[in-house]
Amino acid sequence: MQPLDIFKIQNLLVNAFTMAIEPFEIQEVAVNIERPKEKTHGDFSCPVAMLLAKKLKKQPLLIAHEIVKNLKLDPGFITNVEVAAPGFINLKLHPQAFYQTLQRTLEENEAYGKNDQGKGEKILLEFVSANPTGPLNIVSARAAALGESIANLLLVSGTDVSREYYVNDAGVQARLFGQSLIAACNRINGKDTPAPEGGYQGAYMDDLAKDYVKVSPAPDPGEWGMNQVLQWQKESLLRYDVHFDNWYSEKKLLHDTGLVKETVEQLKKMNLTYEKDGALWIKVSEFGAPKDEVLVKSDGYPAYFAADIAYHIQKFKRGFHKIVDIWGPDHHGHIIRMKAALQAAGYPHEQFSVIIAQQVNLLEEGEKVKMSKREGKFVTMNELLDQVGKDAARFFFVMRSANTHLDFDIEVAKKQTEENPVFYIQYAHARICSLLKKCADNNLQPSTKAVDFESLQDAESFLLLKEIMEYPQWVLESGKALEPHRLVIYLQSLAANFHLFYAKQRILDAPADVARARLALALGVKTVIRNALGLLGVSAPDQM
RNA sequence: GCGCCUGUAGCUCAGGUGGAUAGAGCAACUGCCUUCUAAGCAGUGGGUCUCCAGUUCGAAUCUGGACAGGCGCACCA
Repeated sequence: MQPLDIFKIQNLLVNAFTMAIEPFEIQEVAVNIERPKEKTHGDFSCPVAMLLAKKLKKQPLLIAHEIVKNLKLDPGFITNVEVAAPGFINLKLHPQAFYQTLQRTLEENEAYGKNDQGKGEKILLEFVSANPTGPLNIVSARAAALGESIANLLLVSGTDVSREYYVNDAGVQARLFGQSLIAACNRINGKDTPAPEGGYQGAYMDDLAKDYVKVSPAPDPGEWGMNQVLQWQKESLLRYDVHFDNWYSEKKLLHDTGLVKETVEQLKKMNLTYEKDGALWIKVSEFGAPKDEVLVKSDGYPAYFAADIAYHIQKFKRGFHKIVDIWGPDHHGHIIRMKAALQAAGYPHEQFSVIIAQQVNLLEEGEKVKMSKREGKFVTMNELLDQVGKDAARFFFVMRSANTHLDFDIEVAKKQTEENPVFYIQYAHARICSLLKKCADNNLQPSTKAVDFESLQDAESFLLLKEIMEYPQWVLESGKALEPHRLVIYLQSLAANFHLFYAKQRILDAPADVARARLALALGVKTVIRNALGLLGVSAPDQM
């Protein structure tokens, strides 16, 4: 028989409770098993009596006692069942079950934490998608960290995830970018040519110009420049350990193929458009958007929105069940329009969701750093990586929920690296590695077999056993919610409990069987930390 | 004016789709290294969960309103 894991345990409990409430003959109440906040309340808790109270019009405490009477649980599995006010039923898990989950952790190793809840589902995750008109900035860095971590969480749940970067290489800005590049070329030749109105300037444009004048024969400046910038972006992302499965060119895949025109025609046929002031409008206001939007401008060119609708329709047509986009804060007004358009065109708009990676306030010595792309004055992702490093950057961006306006104090992050929470977790990992090395020197082999887990009896060990056991559930929940920061919360707690364990329980100088058991426990913690940090794109160093 | 995000300890933020005494890090103060990494551990202080009402056994969480900060509301993308 395979050792227990958290999902099996929960299933057993849900089944037992479902059977125990059958006599009440209430159908609509679903049993759920929670983890109590307070350790003294046990390992699992079931609030179902309180849910039944409403339907039965009886006191939850009384119902809880009746449920407990009906409850059939193996004493070799659950050792203690307690009713607590106002109506919780608290359960204590048998130590053997804990030991089994640790054994499973060690056996599964790299695979520990995976689940199969996402099997059969195809999700398209689009993120970063910055215009190829300049280096990636801080908000892109946040979106990149979020996107990659979410993708990883979905991947380990068996979901078929595709990470996509939409390259905005068409339209007005492409022309503008080309003109800006020519202006920069003139500037380095000594002519005083300012960038065009609304164009791009800054040191990176001059760098680009220096390279451009060397290319012969001179290619199309807009196309060449954007391609160049895209290469920069790809390099930055690689440095950041963020990978994309697909780079989707707006120009090549939507405009050159005629898909944008086709989509517009389709919307016209569906009677979703009308002409006004020489432009073609789409009636999204009938589907919840605050106002109608221009689809084709009066100059005959399709508006950005037309391409975006075509793109999202393609996402569905390409066979994805769910579509998740991560956008910057300046695009949040766009969500309702996009949903309306998809609904209007008859696509399942409820399967389309957008995560807003909220703004990042970059602080330098407590002062807000003003960022302005137009003036070429902004801190790039590369500069951030130079200053704080990949681990800190990835961790920092992912440790807070996406929709909080994040304060990133770059001075603190680089000056006081010891205070960075990422080190606290990495340190726990390094400590364990050091232990393992020491025990190898002492001829003590960590083993997954023939370990006398029974010698783990102290409170600190059980805290760790419990947290190791719960890890797969955190992975599942973080993934389902598309919220990697939950995993960070978990990791901080796991690391804290390991440091506590380490301070209180000796390992190497304990009797051999105890030492082996504690070592196995430490190995379990190491496994989980390494796996979890991996999902977040943060390294787990062997020594620090 | 309309819409979106945010408001929890001095600071930065958690709070698992309504649950038990609201938590963590940092900062402050006090202890702990001849002992497996002190980038650590233990302890102390710190709260009207912005405010007002409502929903119910029960609200930081849901609803309505007010206030404050941020961001959107182009034939830009």
